[in-house]
Amino acid sequence: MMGNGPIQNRKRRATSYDVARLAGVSQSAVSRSFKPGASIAPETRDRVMAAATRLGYQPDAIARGLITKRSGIVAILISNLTNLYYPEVLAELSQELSARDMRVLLFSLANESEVDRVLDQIWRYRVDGVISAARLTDAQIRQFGERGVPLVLYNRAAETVPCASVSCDSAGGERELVTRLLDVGHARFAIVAGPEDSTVGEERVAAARALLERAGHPDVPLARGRYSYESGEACMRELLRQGPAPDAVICANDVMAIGAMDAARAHDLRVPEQISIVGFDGVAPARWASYRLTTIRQPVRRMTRAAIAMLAERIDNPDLIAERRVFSGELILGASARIPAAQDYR
Amino acid sequence: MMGNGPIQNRKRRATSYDVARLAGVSQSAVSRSFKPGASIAPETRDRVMAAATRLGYQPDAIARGLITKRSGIVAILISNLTNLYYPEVLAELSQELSARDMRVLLFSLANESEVDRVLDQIWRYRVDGVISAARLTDAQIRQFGERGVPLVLYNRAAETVPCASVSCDSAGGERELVTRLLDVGHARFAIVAGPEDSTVGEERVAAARALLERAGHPDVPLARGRYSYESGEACMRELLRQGPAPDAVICANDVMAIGAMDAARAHDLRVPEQISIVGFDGVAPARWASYRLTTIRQPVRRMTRAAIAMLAERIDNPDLIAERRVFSGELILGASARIPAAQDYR
DNA sequence: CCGGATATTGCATACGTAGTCACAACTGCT
DNA sequence: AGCAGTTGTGACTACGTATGCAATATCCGG
Repeated sequence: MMGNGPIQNRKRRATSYDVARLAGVSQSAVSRSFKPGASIAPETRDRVMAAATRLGYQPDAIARGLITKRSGIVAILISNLTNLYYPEVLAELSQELSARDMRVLLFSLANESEVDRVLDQIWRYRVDGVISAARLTDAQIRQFGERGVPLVLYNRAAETVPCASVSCDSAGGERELVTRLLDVGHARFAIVAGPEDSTVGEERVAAARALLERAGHPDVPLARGRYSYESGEACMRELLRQGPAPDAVICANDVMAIGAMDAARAHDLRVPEQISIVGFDGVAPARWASYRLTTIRQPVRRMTRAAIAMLAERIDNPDLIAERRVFSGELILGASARIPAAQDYR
Repeated sequence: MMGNGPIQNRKRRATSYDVARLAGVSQSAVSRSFKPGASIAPETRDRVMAAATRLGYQPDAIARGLITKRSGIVAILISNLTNLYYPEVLAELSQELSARDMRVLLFSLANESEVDRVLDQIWRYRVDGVISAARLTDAQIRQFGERGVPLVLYNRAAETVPCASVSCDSAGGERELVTRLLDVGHARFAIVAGPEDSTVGEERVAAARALLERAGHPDVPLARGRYSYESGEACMRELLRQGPAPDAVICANDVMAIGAMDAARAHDLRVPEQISIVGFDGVAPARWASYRLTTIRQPVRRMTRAAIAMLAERIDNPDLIAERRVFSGELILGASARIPAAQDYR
């Protein structure tokens, strides 16, 4: 017996013609065999599939994309992957896209200036759609419209251009945190902000400031970090150096809050007895026993699913109107702030 | 004046023919204008480029790939992105590939059974090469050889099939840690291992055990985690429940070590005075002030660069012989173990 | 047994680019 | 002026698939 296991030529990959020849049908029949709803006799399909398996044939996605105008690829733009929040988002996006039979072309930006270079690549690869967790200018966003490439913004919204987006309600979450901090009588607030060009960061800070001002705390000291642990530490040290120790520190993200906690403890401040520290995001390390950070958790799973659902809709129907979906964050009562647990706010 | 800014048809994207017509040249000339070393007159190229800019034309990578047999895409396989170590690796790989003008097609696996599905996608997309930080069977690795797709394994090596790989010397690093722990007189060891199917994890554990055995510690208690913080905590609790508290715990990765530290502290054990805890990897949180983990840092940057260099070589020359590059880890003296700082080992 | 409806099939072509080849236009030289 | 060599150009085709269209095979009721 000669056996009929897989045969494949090491040099050239099998094409639909090779399969057609082996199965004794036309190339069209092979193509149709691989297309779900196509008009093909069951036994023909079986013969084709057997031949295909034998040759290790898979339809070439590149060639297919050329004719169908669909690459099956979604580009994901992420500013800096070391942010600790993004890997989680990326993992979810990747899972969900994979489940929908789409591939992920990943672009991680070291800095903003790379965006245009990356966009060029995106046009070249004819991606079916883009999810961007990186900052885009309005002009850049407009290009997507002009080129007919569906775009969904993740955790940022376009300012003047209408564009689909999902985000977490920064202002609402921040207000919830600050309200509670105020209610328990915190008096000396301080803020650890993100970089000025971070949309969500500024939203969070603005919301906190507005509420504090209304409550009689006009000039809250503020230090700016770059979302990293080290910068959180540095900000806290700076705040401690500049004046009397605050008794409540509002940080623009969890990782900086963690850095701030460590810095506060290094200054022999007990958290939360002497100083309350709150963050934003709800990343995994915030739950670690050494921190147990009080924070707002972004509903990452729901947000990523929403983003992909919106993108898929727009791939099927490119002229769909822009829509913004904003999810509420969930207050996580950790042990890093003196916030009473069970109480009724509305 | 009508202006000569970008003109683009919202419906159809411009092709090289459109550009050719506008520039008054042939399609070939357009193609050559975009190919670096091609034979084209400078002024022709300028005319073409002007027309291209005007139409917003970019060569279509899909169509180009069909003819050149190069997609410019490298697939990256990663088992679980939530591992905290991988995002760093991914970020580095992504940066470096982008610098070499290659795109990243990301596949993140929720579980091993997905590998075959993912490989199918890889064949379909004609990726130029693959870097895998996920576990592959020998049969799967062999397929790469048969199909002529260059493959570089990251932090794992094939068992019976020759295959290019880069990794960090697990055994060597682990031996360095254990040697030092022994030298200072630690006596009651325990191990927090990774899952049994983790190659590097088992290497680390085996190396530690072998050395301990030779030093007169034959049956070191062992608990198995899944590389997560929670599992590290759970393992430590289990070890503490099972017998007398160990005075040195060797963990298969940093995140579990961190969990173990928190669990030990929850049991009122002082780290490192009463119990030394060491990890492996050198992830960012290991450096946080609450942990300051003593660990072996993997030279991620050098490893990723090496992986990409090896891959690039093999894309240019597919018949290149297999090679394994093993990098030594660097001992990071944190504050989680009673290990003397300056001392001469060889 | 016939007409028409339906299910399959193959042929031919399009997708957008790169590259081969032949040829035209120059160049520098004798 | 004539010739070999160089440079630039356009016509044409291949890449591997999907699909419209026409042709064929099959089926059904009358």
